[in-house]
Amino acid sequence: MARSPAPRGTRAATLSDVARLAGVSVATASKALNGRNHVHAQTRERVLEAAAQLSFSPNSLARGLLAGRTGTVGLLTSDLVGRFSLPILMGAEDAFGAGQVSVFLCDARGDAIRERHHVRALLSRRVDGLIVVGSSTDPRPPLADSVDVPVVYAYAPSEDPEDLSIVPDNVGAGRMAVEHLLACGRTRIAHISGDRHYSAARDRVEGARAALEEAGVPLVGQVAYGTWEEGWGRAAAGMLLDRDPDVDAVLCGSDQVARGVLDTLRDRGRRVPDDVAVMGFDNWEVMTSGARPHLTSVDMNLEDLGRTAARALFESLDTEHGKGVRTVQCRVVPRGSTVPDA
Amino acid sequence: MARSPAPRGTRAATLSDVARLAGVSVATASKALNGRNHVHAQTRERVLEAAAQLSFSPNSLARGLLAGRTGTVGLLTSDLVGRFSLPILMGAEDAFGAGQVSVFLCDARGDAIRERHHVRALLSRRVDGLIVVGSSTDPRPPLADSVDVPVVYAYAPSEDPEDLSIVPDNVGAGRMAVEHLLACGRTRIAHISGDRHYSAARDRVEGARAALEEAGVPLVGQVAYGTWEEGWGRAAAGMLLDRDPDVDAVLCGSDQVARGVLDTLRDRGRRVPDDVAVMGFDNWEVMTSGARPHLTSVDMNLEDLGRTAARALFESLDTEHGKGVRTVQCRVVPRGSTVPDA
DNA sequence: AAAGCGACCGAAAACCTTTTCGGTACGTTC
DNA sequence: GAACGTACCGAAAAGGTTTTCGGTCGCTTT
Repeated sequence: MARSPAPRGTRAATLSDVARLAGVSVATASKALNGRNHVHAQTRERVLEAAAQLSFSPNSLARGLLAGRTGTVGLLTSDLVGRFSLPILMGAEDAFGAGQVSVFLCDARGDAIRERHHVRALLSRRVDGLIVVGSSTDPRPPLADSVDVPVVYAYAPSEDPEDLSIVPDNVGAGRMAVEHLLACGRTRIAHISGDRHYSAARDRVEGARAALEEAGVPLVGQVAYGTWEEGWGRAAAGMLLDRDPDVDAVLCGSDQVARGVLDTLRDRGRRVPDDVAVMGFDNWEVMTSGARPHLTSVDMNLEDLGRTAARALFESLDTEHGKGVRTVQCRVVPRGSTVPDA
Repeated sequence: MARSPAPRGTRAATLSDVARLAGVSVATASKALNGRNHVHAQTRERVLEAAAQLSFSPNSLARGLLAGRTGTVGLLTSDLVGRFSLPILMGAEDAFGAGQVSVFLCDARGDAIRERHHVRALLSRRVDGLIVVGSSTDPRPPLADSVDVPVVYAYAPSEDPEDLSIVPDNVGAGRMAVEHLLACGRTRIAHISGDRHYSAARDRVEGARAALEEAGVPLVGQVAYGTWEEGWGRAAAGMLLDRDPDVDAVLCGSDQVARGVLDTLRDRGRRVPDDVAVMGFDNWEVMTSGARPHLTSVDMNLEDLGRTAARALFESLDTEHGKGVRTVQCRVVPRGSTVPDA
């Protein structure tokens, strides 16, 4: 616990201090510390030593002021409580982190006023770019302010097709899910979806339908839309079993819905996966691993999405800014609810 | 969609630009925009107009460089995926947000090297302070680097008693939980806790014990330690019912454990809350509202904790830095698993 | 020995804002 | 008419870093 050689209140060491201690000019000190040439090796050594002794840390503000680039980006999210922003944020931090970029986090909480306020503040801090993370995959209006730095929309695409958006491939996810169930030998597949007002729900349905059609396998019953909650899963599963007792697989709109479905199946004495296979979307660990048996799910690769967004932003700094909506692939994570021994 | 009056590549307007357009000096422009006096009302008007026309946004870097304060703080978390950092972060953002403070978010992912790296970067950016959020309530080592700005530890206290830490009152939480169960008329209370290696688990047990002793009510069986997962809850509940079939309340170490306990109770035909009351800790919405019936839980008031940490940091900027461990009160949120009609 | 060259170093400008202090102009008072 | 006060405005410095360009010194070449 080596505490404070630089006690509170002591002004942080500046480059001048280092230069003075090393007996050189600030210019030389700067060059020495930044590894530029035209500095004698021995001089460089002296400077480095002086810097270490003063625990010199260059002032990024001054540097940014001069360079016109700050090495910061703003991450504007709409709901932090939601579990989608987080992995994206992690991925973005990951992609940036290796380099010299720091992330300003702002939560607008779905409030347009607050959003503008945050955008203003971020621009005032001269961020090099912005990532806007939506709370659902439904398109959202673009930023109200005119912004002279690149912006990437993540998870929720911008309504403006001129903007660049990175979103999960929900259609592909639906398709993958059905393909997995078919690969497990299921042929009487039902789909209990989530909230029909969300494009995520509709897209997954679309993908699932397409895969079923291609395989020539009919869907059992109608797609059931409801909410994203466990209660809906329980209720919908009850109705499904009454109507189509010979169903052998249930694709669920989310892991939560799947948990509800599992509960009802258990109550009704159906064995999973022997009698009925069940799978969900989102691959939310606490849901999948708490389930009996562990729940097969489609992972949205959100960290990957975050990384992609961050990289897209980075590219926009130098080259021309891209536009349009790009999708990130999902992946099936098989567990005991579809595969007996998993 | 009023886009880009300031197209990409155009240098952002500076105060000189505004001054030139308004026909005044930069000094006057600055005073006008910052509402200082000694500026003629009419002149001020001209400046404001010019600023609006150029959509001028003052450069926080230059301002911070001069003022010695940046209006930024670093929020260093150990695991972003964990659900504890988030509400704290929200609370902190909340407390800061009203003012002029922006938050740098860094995730060290439990890696000391990465943590140092982030601390360095943050100091280089001249943050005014740091909040360090731990991933469990167990004490953590203080920051390795010597830091000349105030630091507040949140959720996980620092091992160094000279540091200032803000943590949830887990002992109080345990006490409150038992008091709630007693108030519900329960007298045969068992406690299925979580992972004994976590001080959160032990503290809650301690509080629960104290409350039971004060009421003169004995605990049914021994405190059962295990993991934080649903599976443990299911298993432990099975053993409990075999050993003490006449139990009328189960206090669980977490909401996840409680979910498992509820499952087993249901499998064994016990009605909740009629036969057995169940409650958990953390008040994790997705767990409590998905349960049958909805789960009573103790909320750790993490947003409050975050706000408190932020405020403590703010106070440290001006006045002397506090020290020691401060706790934040928890609160019971009663639902159907303990109260019949809730 | 003079000229030239390479290696290294330092002075100064630039980035943008805020604040201090000196200056101007005008109206007021004796 | 002169001295003074007030209200307003502008020049300049400060904050810390990077980069450019000019300068010095010692060594080599002819």
